[in-house]
Amino acid sequence: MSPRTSPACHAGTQDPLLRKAVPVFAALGDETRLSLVALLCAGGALSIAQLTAGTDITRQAVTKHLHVLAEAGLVRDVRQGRERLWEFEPSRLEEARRSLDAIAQQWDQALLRLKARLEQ
Amino acid sequence: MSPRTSPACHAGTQDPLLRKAVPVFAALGDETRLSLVALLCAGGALSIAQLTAGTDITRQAVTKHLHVLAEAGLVRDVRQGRERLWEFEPSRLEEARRSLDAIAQQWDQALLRLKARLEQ
DNA sequence: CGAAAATGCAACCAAACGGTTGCATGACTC
DNA sequence: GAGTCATGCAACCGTTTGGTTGCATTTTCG
Repeated sequence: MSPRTSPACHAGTQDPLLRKAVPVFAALGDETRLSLVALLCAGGALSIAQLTAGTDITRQAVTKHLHVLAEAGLVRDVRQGRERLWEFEPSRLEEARRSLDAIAQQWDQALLRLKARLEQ
Repeated sequence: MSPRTSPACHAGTQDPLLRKAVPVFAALGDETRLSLVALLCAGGALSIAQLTAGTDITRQAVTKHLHVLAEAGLVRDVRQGRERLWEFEPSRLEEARRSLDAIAQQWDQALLRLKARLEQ
């Protein structure tokens, strides 16, 4: 190891709120899926056929992406006749947003502590 | 297609700010990497050996994750003697945070429009 | 100098991912 | 009832990903 202060453990010992955000970030970490989320977020509920139009990929590919988003809790489907409409589900994204806020805040506090130590 | 209003195009025509956030989300979409970010964010700069200790994966695996994070601009390395210290780089994460804010805001506005239409 | 510590580099591997094609099914519409 | 529109399901495929092992390189320290 190193002569400097021990960093201690961190393995799976992380914040459960943060761990919960992992699949959400993973779902958003794809350009197609992120644009699907943005689309559903702006408009209302759209069908698979509607979401596929304007894309250069197959309907089945879009379906797969929607399932990934649904698994992450970012999107919800509503059966309506022969169509299946998909709509945005804001709660998980809100949680992810708070996770980023928490990390940023942690960073700010670290900077403050550093500054205080320097001025001391 | 569908008898309802056309959803128009959206293919690669999305917000460049949003598109820029994709690799950041992809980098955060892994439990190991997210905890690395959280660690570096809380403390200062840490070496690979320090970051590996407390993890159940290999040093080389950690190195790869650090490279992914660096590629996404979330982390920066500083050579120091025989060590290589890694530190958090807040700007990209800040941008990603604003992207989520933008999406959430878009959703809120859509809800407001819907409400206004109902009350009209 | 020589050993040990911290890292770099490259090959390799299984599993997951993003995407496709082909075909079956369910639900309107005439 | 027949056709068609919107989906579902499953197999398949190339590439990326997350991880490993083995060995070379650089730097510190006695």
